[in-house]
Amino acid sequence: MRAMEVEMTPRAGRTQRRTRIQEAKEELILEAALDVFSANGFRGATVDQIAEAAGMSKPNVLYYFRSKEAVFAALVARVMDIWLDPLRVFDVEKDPASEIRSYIRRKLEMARDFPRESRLFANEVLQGAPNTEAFLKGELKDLVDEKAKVIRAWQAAGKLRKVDPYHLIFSIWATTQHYADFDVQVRAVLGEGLSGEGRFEDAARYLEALFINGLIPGRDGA
Amino acid sequence: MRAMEVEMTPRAGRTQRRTRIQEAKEELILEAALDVFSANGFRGATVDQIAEAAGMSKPNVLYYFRSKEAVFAALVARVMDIWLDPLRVFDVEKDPASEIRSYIRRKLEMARDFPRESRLFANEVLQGAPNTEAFLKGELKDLVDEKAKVIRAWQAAGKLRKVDPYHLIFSIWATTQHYADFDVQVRAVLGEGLSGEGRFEDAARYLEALFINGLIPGRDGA
DNA sequence: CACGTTTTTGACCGCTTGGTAAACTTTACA
DNA sequence: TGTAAAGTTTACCAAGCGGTCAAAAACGTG
Repeated sequence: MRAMEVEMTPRAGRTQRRTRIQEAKEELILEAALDVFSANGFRGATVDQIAEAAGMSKPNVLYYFRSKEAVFAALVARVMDIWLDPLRVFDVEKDPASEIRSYIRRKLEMARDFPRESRLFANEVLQGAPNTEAFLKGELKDLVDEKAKVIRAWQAAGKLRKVDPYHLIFSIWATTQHYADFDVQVRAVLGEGLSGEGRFEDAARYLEALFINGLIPGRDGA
Repeated sequence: MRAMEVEMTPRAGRTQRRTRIQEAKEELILEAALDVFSANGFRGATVDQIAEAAGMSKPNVLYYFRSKEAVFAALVARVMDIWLDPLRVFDVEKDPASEIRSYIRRKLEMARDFPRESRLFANEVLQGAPNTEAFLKGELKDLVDEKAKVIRAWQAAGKLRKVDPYHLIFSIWATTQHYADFDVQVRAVLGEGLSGEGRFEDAARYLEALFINGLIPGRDGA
């Protein structure tokens, strides 16, 4: 039997740590891949496009990642993390009105500042989440279940209207991510008259009004 | 100069009307294409897949449509029409609460009954709306502008909170279409415990509560 | 500067894809 | 029933694709 020459490939699963250069190059590739995948979807993106966007040749990309799928998987894994982050802060002890308000703000900021990440995720889910099912049913579901309890506690304390907590969360996701995922449509309908910053502030003001009035019991009760 | 044999191809732009058979076959192809495109996106779909789903050979599909793009364009054009429909009914004379309520219902029903159409549209917009820009900036924008006036009239009459009409419409689109476009995610988070019908009713109840409480001034005023 | 290792690339392979050519089959109708 | 048009298919092509290979370039270290 031969000795295994497989280990020649650096990315084939070394125990040894990655060097600075490797980490930098992988970062470069993932950044380029985010551009290409979010703009064209998985099937629409080509390794050549990623390579060109990263300023290197195609085989060089495949030197750091075993396949196109591996690039995508690595990218999705990284994006999922940022994606979950804002939801984690939801805190029972605090005031639901301000918590919801700042959650909307945060998500809206992310739609503005990281539209490619949002679109990548949208694309993935739209195609049936072939790379993400485990994440959705695991980490994501667990976190949402936990936050649903927080919402129910607020409701039990009379601080929040008694609506379904899950659909509440869905509606915040939907409305905020809409501005990243459907950006072209939003621009087309609003016209080019308003700057990005103006659109952002209008959206924030509207969504806060909708959710606060919609969810927080007023003097007239639920 | 030769006479033009181009006209041999039936779909090349006859003045004469399409026959029953042609219409039926085109319908068959578009139905199959809706399946394939909505599940895989434009680049992810192949003419062969469409042909197989339509029960015919690839060249036969290309006999009725000049190219893959032509199939897609025809499909998008048709879907746009259904898509716009629910918004048209918005009526100044009627009560905003019931109008908004029934608009949400209608859009939610469409997300449930025509998820493929919704996903096709989402896919298209997500990719930058290469086939749809004219529609978005034309027909769609015009209709939304018109309905924004209706909303402003309601607001002037004190029947509706004074929020941005455009973002109001966006938020209804976003929340309702979310259930078609992000179906996998919704299912993953909610778990398989609930039937489709149950999910639908929960979503409808929640969204009505959110939008009615959020938009209609209560006894405590705006 | 010599030499083993890591990184990079041009050339290439096999497969899939959108689309075409041409022949065969069915249909419409005189 | 004969025949021209419409409809359908098999075979095929050229281009684009993901991925491999082997050799060259760059790098680190004695």
